Amino acid sequence: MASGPTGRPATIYDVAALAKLSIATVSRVLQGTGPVSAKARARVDHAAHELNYVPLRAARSLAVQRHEAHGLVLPDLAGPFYGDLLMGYERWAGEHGQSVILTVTHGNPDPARSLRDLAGRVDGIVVHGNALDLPAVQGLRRANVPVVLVAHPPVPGCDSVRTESASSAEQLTARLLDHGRTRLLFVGDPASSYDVSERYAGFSAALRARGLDVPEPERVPLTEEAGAAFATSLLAEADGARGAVGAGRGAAGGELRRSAGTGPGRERGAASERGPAPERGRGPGPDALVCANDELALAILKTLGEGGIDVPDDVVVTGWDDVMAARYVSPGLTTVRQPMAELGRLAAQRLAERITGERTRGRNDVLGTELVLRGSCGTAPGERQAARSTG
Amino acid sequence: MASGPTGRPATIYDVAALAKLSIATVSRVLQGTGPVSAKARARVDHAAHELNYVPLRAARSLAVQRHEAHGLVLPDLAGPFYGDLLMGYERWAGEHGQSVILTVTHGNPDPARSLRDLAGRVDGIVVHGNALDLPAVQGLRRANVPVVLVAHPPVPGCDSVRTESASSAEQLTARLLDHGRTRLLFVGDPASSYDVSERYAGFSAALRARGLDVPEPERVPLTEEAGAAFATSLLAEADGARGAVGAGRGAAGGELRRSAGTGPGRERGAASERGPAPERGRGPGPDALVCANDELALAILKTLGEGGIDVPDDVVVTGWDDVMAARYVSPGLTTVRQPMAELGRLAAQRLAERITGERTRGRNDVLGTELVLRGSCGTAPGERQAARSTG
DNA sequence: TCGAAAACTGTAAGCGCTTCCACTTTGACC
DNA sequence: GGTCAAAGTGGAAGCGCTTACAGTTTTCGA
Repeated sequence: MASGPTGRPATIYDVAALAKLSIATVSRVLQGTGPVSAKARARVDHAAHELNYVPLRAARSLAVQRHEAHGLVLPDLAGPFYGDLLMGYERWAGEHGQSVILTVTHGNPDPARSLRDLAGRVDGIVVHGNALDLPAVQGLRRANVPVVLVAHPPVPGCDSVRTESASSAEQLTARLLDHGRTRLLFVGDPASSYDVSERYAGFSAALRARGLDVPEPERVPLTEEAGAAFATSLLAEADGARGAVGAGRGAAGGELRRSAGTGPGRERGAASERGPAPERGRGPGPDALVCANDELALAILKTLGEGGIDVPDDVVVTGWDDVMAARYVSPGLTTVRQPMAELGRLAAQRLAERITGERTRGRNDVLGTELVLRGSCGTAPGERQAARSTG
Repeated sequence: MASGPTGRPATIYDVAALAKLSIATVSRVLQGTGPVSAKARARVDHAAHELNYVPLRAARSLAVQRHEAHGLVLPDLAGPFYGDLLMGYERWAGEHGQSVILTVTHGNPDPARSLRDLAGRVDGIVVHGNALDLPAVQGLRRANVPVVLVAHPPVPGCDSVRTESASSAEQLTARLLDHGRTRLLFVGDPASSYDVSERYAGFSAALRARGLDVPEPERVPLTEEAGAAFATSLLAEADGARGAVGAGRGAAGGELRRSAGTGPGRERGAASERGPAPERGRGPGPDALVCANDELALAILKTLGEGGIDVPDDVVVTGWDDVMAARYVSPGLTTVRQPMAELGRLAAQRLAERITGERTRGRNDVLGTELVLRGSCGTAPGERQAARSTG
């Protein structure tokens, strides 16, 4: 209500009129620019307060040719990572007087339109690698919009920030090998994101370093459902193999070893009704599952446990992300923690540098991750080890 | 690079010049307003594409006196709820051509400044109850900014949306009483948010309905650390009481009953070194802990388990929110699920209604929650029950 | 007390877009 | 072929703010 004289929001003219000063002086007071007398300042402050004056940012943006806002394009907001990323980003932005305009692409009816709209509102855009395809990013660059990529391989003309994946995955895998595991499987589709492909690359590298064959990844989505389904198929194969050895299903990865008398292991009749198992080579079943994320790993952990498979005795399982549940399940889930808030913070900073032009050379930062060892990988829980890498 | 002639981004004038048309026509083509010949349309589209033209939203906002953007003020982004809320919000906004500008207050160096800045960029603001105090909200209203409150008691002049809490908490509590629990405790500080105070109110109502005394809530923060500390203090009291009955500490809530031989229960010497236990009345320890959120409940569940207390046999524990970990711990955590995405969606919709003026009467919506029964409360897991309530 | 410099204030010209209004062209119909 | 309405187009006036520039006042040293 009590805003401008007409009921419409107060403008700088209203404030100037009430303060009996020019709009130039009002602007100077409000922005703290230029010399103003104490008296003028007081009158303006009073008038502005009286009128509940809120400066219209659009007018300022137009005049100063700057938005003082960053765009952030994320694929999604599920899981804790994006929230943490956003949090780190927002914090930095808030401290530096930048607004954050968020766009989520997954499920967006018209991402191109949203992106164009966003580009018209901000000084630069941070794009998560899973959110947009390369042409869209290049379109932004063509329109001269500063772009910082997150979790995306470097692209000329854009800065990028990401977390180290390959070498942590290699370390993790090496550790499993050290502890005597021989039949490792990578669970999760490397095509689903750059990060995952890096994790698979690290997994592969560790195996190759010992002259071992690198199995094809289990190309399943990175969801709990997919994890449960996959684990169920493993159980089914184990049962199938036990019931009728060499039953002739090409899908057989061989039976899981199941330690006698461990776990419930009853009422598993339903298992064989599940969908077909993924194609795998013959031979004994896996004794280690390196999962692309924690959702997958947790679902597998749980499903195997319910099926009477002991983790870590029969099979070890590892995840990625260190979600909260990872430390509450038992055995605790061995996983890799990524500094998501720091990643967000850094992305914001890099974008700001580009916007102000204080840096013109491209930068591609890589943040280190932390291996979090818990019971699910069979090594001493509580142990923890930093897997640093620099950018 | 290839934008406007000068290297600066292309404007509508550049497009008009290239298309050999007036800016009025360009605008009409781009906005799809007014009659335009097919030929003109084609020329404009071509020119705009050629120049990588991105309309400057600030200019449009200034001209049309509308931002087509919503502000969203959240306290934080920790935990899954805010992410889900934001997701529901963003989805709705994306579908309706509204941008979302996010502001996080917790840790913000100057919330008032951020809020004012936000108000100047958007057509209306959604505020989470934990993010801002009432005066700040009223300040927005005075400046004529449409406001929708989330998880906040109704305020005149604002719409509000929230989830039902009191009656679900009452149902949950009643269920524990039905199953023979007699020494219930509410864990979590009702002062920390409106929602929590409602949960305590429901808890109290259930007890009063049976003529039972209502214990003071355990006023601890809603964090894992606080949960662990609280559980540790319970364990310490149990040990203290067993070691030296009536040791004279006013803090004693009485010992927990500990079922013989259950769980590890060794190496608990450290427990007595922890901080002082909260003040509680004498008598036997609690046999049911109704926690204000899942973080608290999970930490308690785990700490008690490590201390040799059996959940649910010795003590039942319930949470609130149904975070992912709740379904992976064992026993599974009984909790209450809130439709966060739906809440976000509804908030966005209510705000839009206010902005367009299609509704002028205030609305205060309450969304129903769902009681999720799992092992930690001692009743049959897998059971689930809707606790609906209407707004 | 005077003059120059510093401090302060106001005028006015944009920033890039939308949209009212007036004008020109086109096309349908008699 | 002429008339009139509809379709298409352009000119120009803002939207609310910042900021160069110019004008006015104050300050301060001589």
